[in-house]
Amino acid sequence: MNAVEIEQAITELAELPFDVAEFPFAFLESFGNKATAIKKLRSGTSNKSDIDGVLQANHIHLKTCDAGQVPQTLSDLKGSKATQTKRNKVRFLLATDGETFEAEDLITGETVSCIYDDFPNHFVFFWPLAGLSKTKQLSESEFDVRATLRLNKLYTTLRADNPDWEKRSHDMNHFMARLIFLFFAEDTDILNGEDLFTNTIETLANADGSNTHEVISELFRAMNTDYPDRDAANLPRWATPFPYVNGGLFSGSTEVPKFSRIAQRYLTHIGHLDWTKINPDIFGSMIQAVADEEERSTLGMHYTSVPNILKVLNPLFLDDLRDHLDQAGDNRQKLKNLRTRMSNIRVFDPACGSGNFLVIAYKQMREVEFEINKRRGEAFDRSEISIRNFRGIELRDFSAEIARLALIIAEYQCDVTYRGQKDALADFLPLDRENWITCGNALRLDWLSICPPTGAGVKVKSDDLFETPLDQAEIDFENQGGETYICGNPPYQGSVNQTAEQKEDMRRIFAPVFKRYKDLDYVAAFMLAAARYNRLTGASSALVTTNSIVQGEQVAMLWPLIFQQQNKVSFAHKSFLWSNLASNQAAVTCIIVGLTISGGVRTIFDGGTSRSVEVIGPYLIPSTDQIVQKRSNALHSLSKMDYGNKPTDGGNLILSSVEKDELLEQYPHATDLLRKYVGSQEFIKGIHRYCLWIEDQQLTFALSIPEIQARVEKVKSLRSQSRGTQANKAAGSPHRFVFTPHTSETAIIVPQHFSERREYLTIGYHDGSRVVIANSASAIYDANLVDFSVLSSALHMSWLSAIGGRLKSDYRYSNTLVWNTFPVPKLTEKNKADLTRCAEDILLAREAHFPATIADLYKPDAMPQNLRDAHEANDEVLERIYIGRRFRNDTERLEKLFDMYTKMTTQVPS
DNA sequence: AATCCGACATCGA
DNA sequence: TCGATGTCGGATT
Repeated sequence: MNAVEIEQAITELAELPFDVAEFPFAFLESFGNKATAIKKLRSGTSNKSDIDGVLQANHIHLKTCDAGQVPQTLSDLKGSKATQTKRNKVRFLLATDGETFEAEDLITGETVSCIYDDFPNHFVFFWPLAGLSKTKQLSESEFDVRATLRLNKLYTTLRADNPDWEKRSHDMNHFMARLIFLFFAEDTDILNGEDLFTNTIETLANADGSNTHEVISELFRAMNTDYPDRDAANLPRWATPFPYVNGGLFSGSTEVPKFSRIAQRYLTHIGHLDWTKINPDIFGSMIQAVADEEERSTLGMHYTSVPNILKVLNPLFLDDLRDHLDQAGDNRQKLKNLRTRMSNIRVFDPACGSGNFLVIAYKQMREVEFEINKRRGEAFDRSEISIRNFRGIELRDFSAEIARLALIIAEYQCDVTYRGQKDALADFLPLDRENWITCGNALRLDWLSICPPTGAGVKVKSDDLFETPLDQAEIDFENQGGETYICGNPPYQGSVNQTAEQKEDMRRIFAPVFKRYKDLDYVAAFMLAAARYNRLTGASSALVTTNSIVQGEQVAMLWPLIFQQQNKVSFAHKSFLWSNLASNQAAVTCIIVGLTISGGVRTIFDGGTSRSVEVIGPYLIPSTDQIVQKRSNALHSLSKMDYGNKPTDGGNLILSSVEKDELLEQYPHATDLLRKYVGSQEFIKGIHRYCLWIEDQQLTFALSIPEIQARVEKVKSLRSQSRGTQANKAAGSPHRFVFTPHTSETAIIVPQHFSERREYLTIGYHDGSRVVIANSASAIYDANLVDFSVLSSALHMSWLSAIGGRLKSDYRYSNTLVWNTFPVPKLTEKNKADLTRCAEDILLAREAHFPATIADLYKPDAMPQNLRDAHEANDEVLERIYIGRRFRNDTERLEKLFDMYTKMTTQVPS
């Protein structure tokens, strides 16, 4: 069962008369339990309750009771032996008498206590029963979740009932936005009379929905007719209580999709929710799920949580406003100046989605303004902060509609909170005619005309911003002297996964200024566009982006361009995990980068801490904005590191330990065709795998073994069907790895990915075993132990950590980017001998713990003392070679390494 | 010829 | 179901 179905089921359950005996089973059935599971509970075979209730292991212990016994029953449940039995894993307790309803979540400690009829309002509380995960955010937004789910039902029904609207998704979206406005308006006295809209429908529309569209259409017409024109408009009497709203929302077609009986029921069903509880920032982000097939199952997948939005907005400008508020104290003039300043601040989100950044920014500013007005004794004054200064661009039509609505609702709610409902109502209608949310592709629209620059001296030609600007609106200067702040969470997409259209967007932004842009993430285009806008207008920006634009190879592609635009990093949040409402969390690690062309203190935020620095570099480290370029030859004179062997075989050339044994049992001679195959995981976790390693002269023999022949055939067909040209070419020799086949007697294996929790690189030394190193690792063939010593050092780890790429936040090792760029001083023969001995000691220390895996040995909290000592000794020797003593910390290590890197790369060749 | 990446992918507890 | 932690092969240079 999905969330929509659960909501429906428990709503229906609550509407039925309460049945003491049946309720527990009906309740569990609503959450998706199968009939067989219910049957087993009923018969008692799976009911573990010891107090005559129902206990479903892993889930819930619930009991119905006589009137007035709920608190006692809940405490009985809590104290019962069965609840306390660990094996039963009870998460929820629930007691009800049909009057009141009480429940407790034993994991989070949350409780619910409400009248029985209201329990469906807490259905998110029980989501884990249906295998859906609930977040704190989600449980605090029950209304928004329910409203979204119900709108979803209505939307899909209307789509199904109106196939002729298939191609008119904009009209459908606009219609939904109008409905949402009406639901909100009728519950907030914006419409005169409680539930005016829903009641009108219920009174006038036929039960089968046959004329619903006509009724609604007339209402729309009323709301689009200003009072002077009303008499002429010939409105039916029942439509006249509906006020003039317009503001673009009700202008245009009044056509309404047709309603079936079911759609009609859903409509009134939604109307009966209490829409005063709507939370525009949260609702907006969830509701995209209504119109978006892909997001339907995820409910706000790309939703940015409020704390994360504040991580952007506070350092960008809100903190500064609050500082000025503090400084102003009770000085009336200063307070007024601040208010005037705020009225000229423009907030612009070029990928605004449903507008949650804009809504939060607006709400926060209203809070500051209210404090000003309170201190000036003008608490009930009309706000000087206009929602027209909150501008956005959004690609998806439905989101764009909702963004606008969300701002309108936020404005009303702030007015109610700060000025009282009477004043809020007086100023609310009609809505502003203009729409400040533009629906379109932000990378092809001219930001300068959508959010015109501010300040008297600015004269801009839009061609500077994009290669081919679209129609540029006349630039107005109404916001003269004001500030503009760009914020948002634009879409990320790695180069491999970009759509054709996204690639074209990238080309337009980057091609005019830079050739090697194709490996950049899509979000980089927004960064550059923002940087340009900042340069041209003096604005500042802060965007949430994937962390990959401040790591690895992308740094050298993007950041010179940002610097060219005279932008500097004003503040940054280091990597944090994305969190959203979906149960399958988007696997992405984010950063926030603030850009500005102005000076000032820079701040680096990391988790809960922050520090002020003078410069923030593109790797989000302080002190240096040096960029490290990847290189194909090394800066040092240690051994060469190569990429591992790439099979491109669909797994067909690879054998597990078991498969190998089976093969050899039947064909003992095949042992000549097999080698040990070691990638990152095999090495780190001590897994044994093997690969077919067939020399050309062995081919006839190899193919005589049916098992091998089948595998080789599969490789051939897979490679020829591949989209990769290299794979196609290698289809001709399917018995071989696709390229760089290489083995040697001794080799160092360097996993390309490994856990962020390691204190040292988890590398290995293979001696005399002719292993095949996979492309999940890099390799130094015919290696020596000096290489091993350097790779094992804390110094090398800090270099990797600072400039290397990452997968999530785990380390990603690259020969070109990390090994070849690593600065090493000239090593004497004695140095080499010392380092070799240190490397041997590390290997010996590991060996002492045989058969522990590398994963075991390098667990940060369980690293054996002798291994730690061996690494310490290695660091001691190596660091003395660098500066004659140990480094004090990583900051000092990086300072030295970057210093050396700069010197070694700027030497003029003679 | 050789990678560097992944609004990820895939384990096993 | 969710923490933990690194596959695999394509598009790009």
